[in-house]
Amino acid sequence: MGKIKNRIRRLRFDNDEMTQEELANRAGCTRQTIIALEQGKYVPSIELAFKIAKAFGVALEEVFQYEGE
Amino acid sequence: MGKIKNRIRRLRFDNDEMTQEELANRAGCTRQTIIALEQGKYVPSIELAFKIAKAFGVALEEVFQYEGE
DNA sequence: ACACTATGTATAGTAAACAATACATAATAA
DNA sequence: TTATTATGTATTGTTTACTATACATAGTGT
Repeated sequence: MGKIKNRIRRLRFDNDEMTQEELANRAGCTRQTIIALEQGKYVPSIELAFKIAKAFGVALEEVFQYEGE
Repeated sequence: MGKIKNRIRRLRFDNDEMTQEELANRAGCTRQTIIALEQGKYVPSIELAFKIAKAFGVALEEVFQYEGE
């Protein structure tokens, strides 16, 4: 099965070391969700994925990549 | 709140009138899921979204669009 | 020593994606 | 008529994304 990778942690630090809480606020989710996503504990809904990309001002595929089988 | 729109129905017909079942097979989901997505009954996981885009040979954002608030 | 900030852990509950199955129906074809 | 194909509906059950809350801890500054 394919996997979903994300570059959230990297993008946070590239964006002036944005904190998890700040990102959560911008994306409209909780800090716990950001933590879990960075740790690969689960994969976001497509809606949250779009919001996170928007929070960084980049396209969804610059944050999330699909590794096909 | 934002909404997620999809162009699955359009893309199916643009792709030689690909059937819902054929798309489901290519995307690795059930026909019911495709039906529900086309009817806007729910929004796909990001993983399924990537698979559907791949089934059409296009980028995720050509199938799914986020309408921010 | 005390406060504050950023990150992490643990747990319980809710909502929704998705599968699986069965059945209905209109269109087309033999 | 009978069979097949494509779409749709209805229902049940499982998994998991996500929230909410509380607590732990290392770092930094006063």
